[in-house]
Amino acid sequence: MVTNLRADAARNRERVLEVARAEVAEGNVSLQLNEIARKAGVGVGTVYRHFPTPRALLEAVVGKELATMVQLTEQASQMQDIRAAMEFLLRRTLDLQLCTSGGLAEVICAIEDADERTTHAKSEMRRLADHLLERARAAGVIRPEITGEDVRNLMAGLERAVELDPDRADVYVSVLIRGLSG
Amino acid sequence: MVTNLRADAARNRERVLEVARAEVAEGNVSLQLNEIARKAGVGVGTVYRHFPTPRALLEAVVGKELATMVQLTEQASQMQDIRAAMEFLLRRTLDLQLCTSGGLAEVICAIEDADERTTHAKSEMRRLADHLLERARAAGVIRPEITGEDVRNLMAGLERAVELDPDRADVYVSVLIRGLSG
Amino acid sequence: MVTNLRADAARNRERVLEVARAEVAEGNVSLQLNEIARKAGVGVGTVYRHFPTPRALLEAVVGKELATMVQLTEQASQMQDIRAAMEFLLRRTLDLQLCTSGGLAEVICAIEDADERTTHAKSEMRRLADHLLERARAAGVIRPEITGEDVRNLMAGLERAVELDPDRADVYVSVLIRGLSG
Amino acid sequence: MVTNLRADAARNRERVLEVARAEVAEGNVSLQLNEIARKAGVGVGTVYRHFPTPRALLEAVVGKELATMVQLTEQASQMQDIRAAMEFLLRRTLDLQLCTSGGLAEVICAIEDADERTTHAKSEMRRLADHLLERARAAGVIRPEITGEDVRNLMAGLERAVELDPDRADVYVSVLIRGLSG
DNA sequence: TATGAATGAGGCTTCATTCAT
DNA sequence: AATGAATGAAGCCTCATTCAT
Repeated sequence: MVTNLRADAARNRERVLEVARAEVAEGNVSLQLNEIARKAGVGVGTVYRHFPTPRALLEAVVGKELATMVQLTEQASQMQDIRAAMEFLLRRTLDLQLCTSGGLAEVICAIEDADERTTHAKSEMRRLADHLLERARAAGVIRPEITGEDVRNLMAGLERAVELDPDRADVYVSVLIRGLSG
Repeated sequence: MVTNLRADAARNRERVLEVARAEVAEGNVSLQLNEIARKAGVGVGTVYRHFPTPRALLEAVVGKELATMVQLTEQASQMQDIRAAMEFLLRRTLDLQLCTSGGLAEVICAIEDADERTTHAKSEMRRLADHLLERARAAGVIRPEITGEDVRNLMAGLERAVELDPDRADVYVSVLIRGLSG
Repeated sequence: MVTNLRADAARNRERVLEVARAEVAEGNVSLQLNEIARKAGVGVGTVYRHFPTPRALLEAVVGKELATMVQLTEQASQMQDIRAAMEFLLRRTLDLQLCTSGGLAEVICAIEDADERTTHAKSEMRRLADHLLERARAAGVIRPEITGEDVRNLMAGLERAVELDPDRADVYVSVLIRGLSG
Repeated sequence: MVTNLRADAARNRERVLEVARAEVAEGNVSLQLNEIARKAGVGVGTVYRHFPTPRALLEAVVGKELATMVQLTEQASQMQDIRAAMEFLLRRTLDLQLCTSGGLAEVICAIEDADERTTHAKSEMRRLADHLLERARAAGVIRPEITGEDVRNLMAGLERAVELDPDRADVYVSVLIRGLSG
């Protein structure tokens, strides 16, 4: 991703990201740049240089998952069984959202992005997902009035439900799938 | 509700609650007691006396809605058309959750309560809801593996989805209903 | 000035003002509220409560001098010898400006005030000064094109000159007086 | 001015100076070396190499104006009409001070200089000005007790007054001229 | 009981300066 | 000679909570 960076700068950036990732994994989605600097053993300024806002840092943290989402969507697009594709995509999406404690969902549902790479990834993901959804609608697997936006919103909601009882993730996904079905 | 309270104390309590309710309605679920005291025209200490923690205040605020939920659940229990009953209950629940900006959902899904009256109301509501659900399951209106807890969690999630796009509330409710259907 | 204040609050307020006054006297006109809190031995919040902005504090600090200015202007207004009155007023004004390290001049020349009592005092002072100036103009002691605003601006400038060489204060005042003369 | 400098180093120096000059012209007299480096497209280190302190940079920036001042003073010295000479010099000095947002006045009135070329220019300027003043005194155009230092201090003050109301620059200059007159 | 002044930890962000590359 | 990443002190301000009145 970021290449034109001095070796030591890159190392620091990685350390910060690592710490931030750990925070997110622990559920602290509102990242405190000072705290992260301390844990990463770098000066505050360093964190601010790399990530001017908590938002930018969050996007960098979930960037990997967002990229994965794009890949998954593409993968799903290429599956023959459209219902299986939807189930696959939603289930995997949920996993990604969960391991980022909702950070990914937040980035996906945000209207403004801090980093344009986020915007690009999101729009690519949407393009693919909307296309898949179109096929699903045509196949009668998804009700016609459901938009891609709806699915993303419902997924964000689903994630919250699963946070409340992680053991029921599969049940909840199946509820959503059935709910969306035509 | 609260007895053995001097008239002025009761008046203060009400004023605080009113202000807090307005805050919650505006989406400020993490209540700032200082701010509330100021708006209510009472000292901070007074707020703390009546509501030792923000949590306690939140519970007091949504107490009315929680009571309404109990009533609604009871009402739903008495409806003949079980599917209509479920739809009625979920839709109305969502409305209550929305007008408390998720405060109600938070209280309902919380494991620990600050006030035991909350605990009582919640358990009463659960009893009634579980009973309704039992009937719904028997009637084949709800899939058998769905528990009352599941419904509550999914409702909390639904509320988040609706927050993301309030205009789609009806669609999202219908998705949930269908998803729960046997 | 401020009366409806609890005894301890008033004491703290005074302590803060005292420290701030000392700062100003030492030339630190841009008051640092944290620093002042520390020196006054009170919490930062206390300072912020009494003086929401550095500006408000500065105005409070020079309030006394501003009041004195109003008195002096009134006194000057009642003197028979109009030239002596102008000399008296300018010289005394300069003294007040100097002992506030220009803080008074800054407040006087500011367009926006933090405290409306400042605004009142300033407008009272201007009213009196403009009246005196009118008389001075009529008496041919001040050139006709000079406005009250001009005098205030020139006094602010004069203060800077005097800061550069305090020993020459009298000379500089006499230069100004002569410069203003018709 | 600066010799024995590699071509690229000289170019960098110039770029920095240009940016700093623009800052000063806009009123930012306390120069932020980071900011300037960014705008000049050079590293901070480069700025520090050429100008170890903000002060040094400021002196470099107003060096041109200081040189102009020397020229103007010389020019004024050669004018026949001594009153016209004083008026010419003061008015032009004020213009220079204004377009450096007081930076020039600050350098002129400073006791310590960062760069000895500043010291030289200042002393040359003083020599010429004092000489002119001597003539002015002799001609009865300037009051006998006024020193060159006084004039410089008063000019610094005048600049402040003009900053407060730039439209009155001419009036204020005339006040000073008259004030200095014998 | 009520008040609201006081506290001060805790979060934020900037920026002058250094120094490894 | 140039770079610019890194530093971290230093300033800012808020707000949850306590406690003297």
